Amino acid sequence: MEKLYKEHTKVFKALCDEERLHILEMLRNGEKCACKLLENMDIGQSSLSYHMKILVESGIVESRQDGKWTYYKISKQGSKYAISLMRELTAINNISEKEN
Amino acid sequence: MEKLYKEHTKVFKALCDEERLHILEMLRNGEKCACKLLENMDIGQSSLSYHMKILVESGIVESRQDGKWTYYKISKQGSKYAISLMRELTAINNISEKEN
DNA sequence: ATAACATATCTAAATATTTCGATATGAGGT
DNA sequence: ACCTCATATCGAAATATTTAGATATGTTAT
Repeated sequence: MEKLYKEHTKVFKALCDEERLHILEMLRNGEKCACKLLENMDIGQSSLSYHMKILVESGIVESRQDGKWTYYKISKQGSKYAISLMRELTAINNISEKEN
Repeated sequence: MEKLYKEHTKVFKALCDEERLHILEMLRNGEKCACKLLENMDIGQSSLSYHMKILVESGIVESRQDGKWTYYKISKQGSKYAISLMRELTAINNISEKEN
């Protein structure tokens, strides 16, 4: 399997869990610290941490440390990349199609 | 968990498996029947069938029966929806951000 | 009707993801 | 230094996804 495929799945894996979509929805309204996110969810602290790691590693979310708090927000650059990746992977290649 | 979340994860689940990204890449060059896809992959027939079901149910791929063959192609409408969903889920809501 | 073929579905096993509780780390406050 | 708080990491269990082989379905050709 081509090496890029695995890299690409990371971006989409970030979005294929219901809890992570919930987190993302909260972050659409601005930067939040982990404790604030946790308040609005029905999961344990370690689970939230696990999800945040996946979101950050996908590039769609970025984190910032401030003392003992970790703040998270949606990354504009990361989202842009995710959107363009989605566009690219589903784009029909008209040149090859003619040769088919 | 909100009902829409599960619906939304379906779209992204389609894209978070390496084999399915490989299939999608082949389909970018035009409609193909299952047997043709299978030729270029290193998986069994039932596994391909499983992946195609997930891709079709996500809306990103559409299928068409022709005699004993099943042809698959990327759905323009489905891809458009997937892209707009990705855009929506990562869009920063500036109105609420001010109120934060 | 039967045989050959393409694909779908079923079942069980293999593998990956997610969850929880316990513990570790690291920052601030006393 | 010690305590407390916020978050991260670890390990095991629970759950979900993926795979392969066997079988079922439906189509075409004889």
